[in-house]
Amino acid sequence: MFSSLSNTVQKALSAECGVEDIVVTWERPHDASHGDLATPIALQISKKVGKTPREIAEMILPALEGEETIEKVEIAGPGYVNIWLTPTALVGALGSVRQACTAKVKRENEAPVIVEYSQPNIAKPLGIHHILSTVIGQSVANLHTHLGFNTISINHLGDWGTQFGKLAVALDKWGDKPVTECSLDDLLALYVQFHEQAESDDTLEDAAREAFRKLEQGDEELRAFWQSVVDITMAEMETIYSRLHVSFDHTHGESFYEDKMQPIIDEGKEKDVFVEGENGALIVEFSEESNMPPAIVVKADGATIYLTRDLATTSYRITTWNPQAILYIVDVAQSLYFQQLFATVEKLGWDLPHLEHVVFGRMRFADKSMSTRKGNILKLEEVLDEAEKRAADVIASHGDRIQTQDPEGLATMMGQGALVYGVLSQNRKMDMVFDWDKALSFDGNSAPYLQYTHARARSIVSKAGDAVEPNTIDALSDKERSLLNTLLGFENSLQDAQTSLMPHILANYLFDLCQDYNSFYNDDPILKAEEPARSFRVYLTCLTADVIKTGAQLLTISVPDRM
RNA sequence: GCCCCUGUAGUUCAAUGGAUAGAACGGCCCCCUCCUAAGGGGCAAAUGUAGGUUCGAUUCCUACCGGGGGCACCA
Repeated sequence: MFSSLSNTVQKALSAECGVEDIVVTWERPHDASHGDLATPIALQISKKVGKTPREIAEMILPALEGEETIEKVEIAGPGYVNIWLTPTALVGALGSVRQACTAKVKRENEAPVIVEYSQPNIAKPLGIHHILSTVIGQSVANLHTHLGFNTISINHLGDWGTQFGKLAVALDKWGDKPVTECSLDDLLALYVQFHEQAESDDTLEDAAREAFRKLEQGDEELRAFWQSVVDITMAEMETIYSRLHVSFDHTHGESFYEDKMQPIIDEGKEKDVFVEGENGALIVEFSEESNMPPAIVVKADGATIYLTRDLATTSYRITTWNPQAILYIVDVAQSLYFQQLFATVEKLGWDLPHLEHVVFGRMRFADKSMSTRKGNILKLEEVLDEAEKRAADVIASHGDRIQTQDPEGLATMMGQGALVYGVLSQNRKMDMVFDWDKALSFDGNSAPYLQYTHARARSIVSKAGDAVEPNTIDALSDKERSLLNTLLGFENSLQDAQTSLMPHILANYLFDLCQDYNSFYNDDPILKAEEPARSFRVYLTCLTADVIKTGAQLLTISVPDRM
């Protein structure tokens, strides 16, 4: 539809003004008084052509009026060309909305897109802040998959380092049961105890380093201990991931890359990318213009560091999957680090895919006391539990009015949805303020609003029986037209969210759609309408429900049929 | 000190350089003999400051002021 109208405008401009190669952009005006489509083209080329915007608009008006899909054209404001399409044209375009609800077939022959997210540390429970990378990453991956990309999702675990030495020492000294019987909380308690004791006992840190060194050298007992800790942590994390509708194609810890770093260190030295720094460490230096300080690749004592592991990781991914892109979903505090990482692989001269640090802001706490309660992190699991509990309370408070047969299932959906939606409805680049009442909001712009709207729409559809796609519609009510235009924007919002890696674009779209639907629902009778309006309205209702369901799922949120 | 991000209603957030800057929460007022009131409608309320770029700036540029983050052996 756009391209045909663009052609018409281009031809008119070429004939009347002699300008070629003009890109005509279309907008869907938010205000219904501006029509279904609008273009600011006359404003944009006014100077180039040497005519006023209104004069230019006048020239393209006749050509547009000749289009059979167009009902009315108007010049408005400073020179906008506003178009009202015929109901037939609008309704005809709805087929594409239905298609957008189905995932595109995976383009197997296309190089994959790798999305790395979540990145928890082993032996520590997931904190509330982990929700950010985890659900932003999952929704970015979901969007890619839905749009036909060959997507590979990876969880990059922090499963290596001196913390295992500390834990081994702590268990040995104070543990009251074998590691295999420990819970994650037990491990955390041991870890905390270690740090408390280490303040007054210097030998502990040394013992921990020694234990980790032995682990690195392959000590069998410590290796088994390490494996148990990994297993215990992963089992608990899997439960939470499952509750969040998060899953990964691959889970590779840093330990996985232990034997893959030396070749890269050698390569870097050979290419003179890695040079010796002041205190004997191996470093990478960057150009003056880049304004970046040097980065350490190997510590002065010969130990590797996160950069070493990330180089190995990047190398492994490139050789294993030959991806078109690698997206690292990591918070903004590591911006400089990622610039250094990317600059380093550039210097190494590797054949690189598109590498992108997909940044998100940091989580702050509205309640100041939470951030100062050191060592006492707010666990993601606790927040999820609280969210479900609050949802259950809300459901209970509705008494007889609830229609669901499964209040527990609904509470689960609403709790998870509310929490996740709070994260995904916001521009990821902004810092996020965690506040219980906001994070677990069930009113207004929230997951339960989407869920309620969906349930409402499904309820209508189930009462209506089969809804057939209408052939001809003579006229549209204001609300029908508005809803229809919003529905037509679905595919665009998916594209925008995927290309910009911004899930909030989709979240905001879904909220808009629900507002339009509820407004329509309030003003226009559906089941009680006369035919053919009844069928058409049921059709719009069904399509709305499909779009909400599809979009919400991409954001990892489930929607109920009844609530 | 240097570098990056960021300042929008009372609060939390939107707005490919476009029309009268949108929502939500909170406040005030309406709407269930009507398809789910977990809803809808209305009112009050905002672009940190000063310049610049242009037909047009919340958006781009400069300075200043405020907030966050980073700056070599933690990840």
